[in-house]
Amino acid sequence: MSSHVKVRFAPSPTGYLHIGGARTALFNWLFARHNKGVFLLRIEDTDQQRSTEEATQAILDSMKWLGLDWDEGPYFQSQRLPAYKQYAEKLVAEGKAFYDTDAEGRKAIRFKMLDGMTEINDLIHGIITFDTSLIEDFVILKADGFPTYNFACVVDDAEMGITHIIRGDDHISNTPKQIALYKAFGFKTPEFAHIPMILGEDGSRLSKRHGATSVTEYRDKGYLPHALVNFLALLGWSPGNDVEILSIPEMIEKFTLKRANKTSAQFNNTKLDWMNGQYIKNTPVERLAPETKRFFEKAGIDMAKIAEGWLFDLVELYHDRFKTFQDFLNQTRFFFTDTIEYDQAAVTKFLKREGVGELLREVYAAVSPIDNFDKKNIEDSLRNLTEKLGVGFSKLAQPMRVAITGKSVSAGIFETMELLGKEKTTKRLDYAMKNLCATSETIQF
RNA sequence: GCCCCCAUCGUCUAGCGGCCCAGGAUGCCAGGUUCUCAGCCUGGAGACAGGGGUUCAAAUCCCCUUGGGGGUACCA
Repeated sequence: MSSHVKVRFAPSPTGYLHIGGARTALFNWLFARHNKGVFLLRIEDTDQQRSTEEATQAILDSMKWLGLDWDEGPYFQSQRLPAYKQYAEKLVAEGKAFYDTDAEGRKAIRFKMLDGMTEINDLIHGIITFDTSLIEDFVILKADGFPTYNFACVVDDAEMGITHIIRGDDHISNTPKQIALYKAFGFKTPEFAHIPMILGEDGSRLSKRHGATSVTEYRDKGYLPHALVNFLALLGWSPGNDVEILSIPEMIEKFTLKRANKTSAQFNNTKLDWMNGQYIKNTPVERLAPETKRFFEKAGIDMAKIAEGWLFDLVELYHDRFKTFQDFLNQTRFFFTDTIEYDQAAVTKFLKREGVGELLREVYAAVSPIDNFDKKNIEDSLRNLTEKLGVGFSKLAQPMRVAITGKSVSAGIFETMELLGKEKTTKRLDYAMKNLCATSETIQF
């Protein structure tokens, strides 16, 4: 591979950066970094109706969040109008393009498509042949003075010295038009690599109805950027061994277009969740804690009075248990509120049973005298209690869990009680035995 | 309609003529660890779309069919 590789990511700012675009950006970025080349960003805002400032900003933010830094740009096509006009008029002067007026009276410049066979040697598809007699003369400069996609793209890629065009394979059929333009200008044609598209979970084209499709949504749901990058990298590319979790430097080192495949891939949230969970497990608590704090705060939890050490313990306790920060918050919400929500099914199953009220009374009695309310002391007193009562610990655990957390599922009960603190713990036990447990009328048989 | 691309477990993939009665991951199922769940460990079910060729030999090469995707705009 030549040492002066230059690639670009050229999104149009008509919406947020979706995961298909992010994957295209990622492949370009990896290719550039692997080859010690240049990665540039170009905003293709030639559709005056649909392009927005917000979309541009969202795309830039997403790129930064993913860590896809660019070496040049962002360039904006809307700021290069004179150049396109000049190039278009040059073609007219040479007889390769012509002014054309449509039915509505709009005057545009149309490129004269020559008949013949065009071959492209795609880096991942091999040779693809087109009969250009099937392609009609197409507009290169619109009535509003803006260039069309195919035209601006060629002018820019040529002027900016792009050596490899890595883009979605939905652009394959644009390629013969672009090659015709390169030839008309006498520009050197770059290499093309058309990567497969990413489909929704049902195999159809990705759209809003597939749920989260933008990288900002994944960020907001509490995914780690590296996990998303890792997941995206493995959609259409594989390092060739059985390794699935790989660091950015490893990805850069191993990335080649030869190992990119041509089959479109369906996005799979379940696997992304697994991967994010792996990243969370592999991220030290010291790094996770600040992220947690930020995420919880954004979600409306008052973190100001939360001690740093306590937060560390919480993250530690849930380290292997949560897949995203949103998931983390859902699991731990009961720590942060005074009144908790009870899972009715759990209440019915574990609290509305004969003797449970008395059981919780015993638990309350065993636990309330503990001065140093830590895991060790709590466990000791509860183990003693089960011994005294002659029951297995599992007899106690679930009713306590429901009374304290509101749910039948949680992290270890001793650790949970310690982190929750004596006051909240005893308060909830008291509340549960008085209000939620079975009375003689509500006992289920 | 016409043109183009694609086709291995549900999903992501390894495989680039013999190493494959197809490997890994995820998900699923079962067992183990255990206060629940998650995690972790062990095991299991699960695919070369179909049909023709080529070859001593095909998941791998060729053709057809079928299926999916893309294009056919003064959208990108």
